Amino acid sequence: MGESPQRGTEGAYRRDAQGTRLRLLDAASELFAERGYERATVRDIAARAGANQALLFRYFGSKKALFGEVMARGGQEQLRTTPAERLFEVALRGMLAGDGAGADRSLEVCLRSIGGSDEIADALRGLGEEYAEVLATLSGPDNGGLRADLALSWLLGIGLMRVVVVKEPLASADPDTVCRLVVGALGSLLESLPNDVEKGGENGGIA
Amino acid sequence: MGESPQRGTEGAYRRDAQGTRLRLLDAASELFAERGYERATVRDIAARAGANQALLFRYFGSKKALFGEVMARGGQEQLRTTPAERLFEVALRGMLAGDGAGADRSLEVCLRSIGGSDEIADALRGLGEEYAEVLATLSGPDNGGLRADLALSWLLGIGLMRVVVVKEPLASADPDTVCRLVVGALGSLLESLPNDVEKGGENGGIA
DNA sequence: ATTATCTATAGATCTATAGATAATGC
DNA sequence: ATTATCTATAGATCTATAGATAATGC
Repeated sequence: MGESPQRGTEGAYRRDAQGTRLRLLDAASELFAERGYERATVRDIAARAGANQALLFRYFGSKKALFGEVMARGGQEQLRTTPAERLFEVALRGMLAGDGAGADRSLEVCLRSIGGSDEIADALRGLGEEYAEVLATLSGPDNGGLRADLALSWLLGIGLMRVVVVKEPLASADPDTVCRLVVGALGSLLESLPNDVEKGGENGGIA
Repeated sequence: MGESPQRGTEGAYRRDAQGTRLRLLDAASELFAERGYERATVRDIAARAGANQALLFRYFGSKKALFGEVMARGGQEQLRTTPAERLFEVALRGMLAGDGAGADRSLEVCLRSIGGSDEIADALRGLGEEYAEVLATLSGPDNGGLRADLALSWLLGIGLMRVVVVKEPLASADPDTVCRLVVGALGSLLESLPNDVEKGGENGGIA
C-alpha cells in the first residue's frame, strides 16, 4: 500500500513528462554508478526517481536505451573543457574525489558494469577512444596511441581498485599523494605532462 | 531431445564423481573467465563439463561456492613460485598472453565479474591483498603499500582495457613493448624492479 | 546396496507491454 | 480531449531442490 503518489517529499505534484524523464535519467545515473548496469533494476531506478516503472519504458524504450542516454550525457563535458595536458590529472582527481555535486561518474558507471553485456564493453570502449585520442597528442609519434591506452588503463585500474574493490590503503589514500605518485611515474610515458620530467625520447627498435 | 548421455566425444563413459567434479571445476574456470560470474550460468557450465546441471549443486552446493573454489585454486601458485621482484612482470605477461595451457585466469575472472555482487569484489580484494603484500616489499618505507596498490591497479587496468574492453591499439599490441613501457614507467614507483628487462639496453633515465 | 546421474519443477527475479485511470489544457 | 501516470501481468531467465533412474561394487 501507499505507493501511489510516489513523489515523497515534494508534496503537491504536477504532471510533468519532461521533469519525470529528467528525474529518471538522474536516478539512473546514480544507480548505475552505485551498482552497475545489471544490478540497478528498472524498478529501483523508477522508485528513486519517484516515478512509475512503466514510465521508464515509455520515455526511454528500454533499459539499454536508458543506459545509452546516461553514458552519452556525461564525459563529453570534461573532454571538451579540459586541455589535453591536464586531462589525465583532472580525470584522475574526479575519480579520486568520488561523488561531487555534478561529478562525472561515467567512468565509474562503466567500471561497475563491466561484464554485464557486450554493449557495456562497447560503451566503455567508445568513451575510452575519446580520452585516448586526446591523451595520444601528449606523446611523440612512437607508440603514441599505445602510451595513451596505457595511461588510460592506469586511470581505470585505480578507479577499479579504489571505488569498486575498495582496496586499502589505496581506497582511503590522500588524492594529492596518489596524484603526485601517478603523474610522476607517467612522466616517462607521456612526455608533456605539466611537471616536466626528463624524457628518454627514443624507443629502441621494436621488431 | 538427445541430451541424455551428454558426454559427447568420449564415447564409453564411466560414472566417476571425482572426475565429474573436476570437469565442472575446469568448465567453471573457463566460463567465468570468458563471461564473468553472472553471465556464466550453471546450465552452461554443466553443459561444457558434459555433466548434468543438478550435479553442480550436488558437488559444490551453490554457484557462489563453486566460484569460491575456482578462485581458491588459481593465483596461489603464481604467488608462491615467483620472486617478488619478478612478480609484476610475470603477472603482467600472464595477463597479456591471455589463455595459455594452464594459464592463471583468476585476475581475468575477477575483471569480468566486477559489479556482479559484493562477494566478487571481496574475492578480488582478497587476491589483491596477496599480490600487493608481495609488491610492497619492493618499495621503500614511505607509502610502500600505496605504491604497491598503484602498481597492481595498473596491472588490472591493463587487463581490463586489453582483455575485457578490447581497446585498440592496446588490445593487439606486442606484449614485449607493453611490458617494456610499463615496467620502465614503474621504475620510479617501485624501486627494486629488475633493471635488466631481458631486453637489456635502455631503461630510460628514471630518477 | 550404494550412489552417480537425470527429470521435472518450484520459486524468485527481472524486463517489458497492454490497457485502465486521472490530471491537465482547451 | 489529450496524455501523464498507474495496475496487472505476460514471458523469459536463472538458481536450486526433490525424487526417479540406472550404473557400479559387493
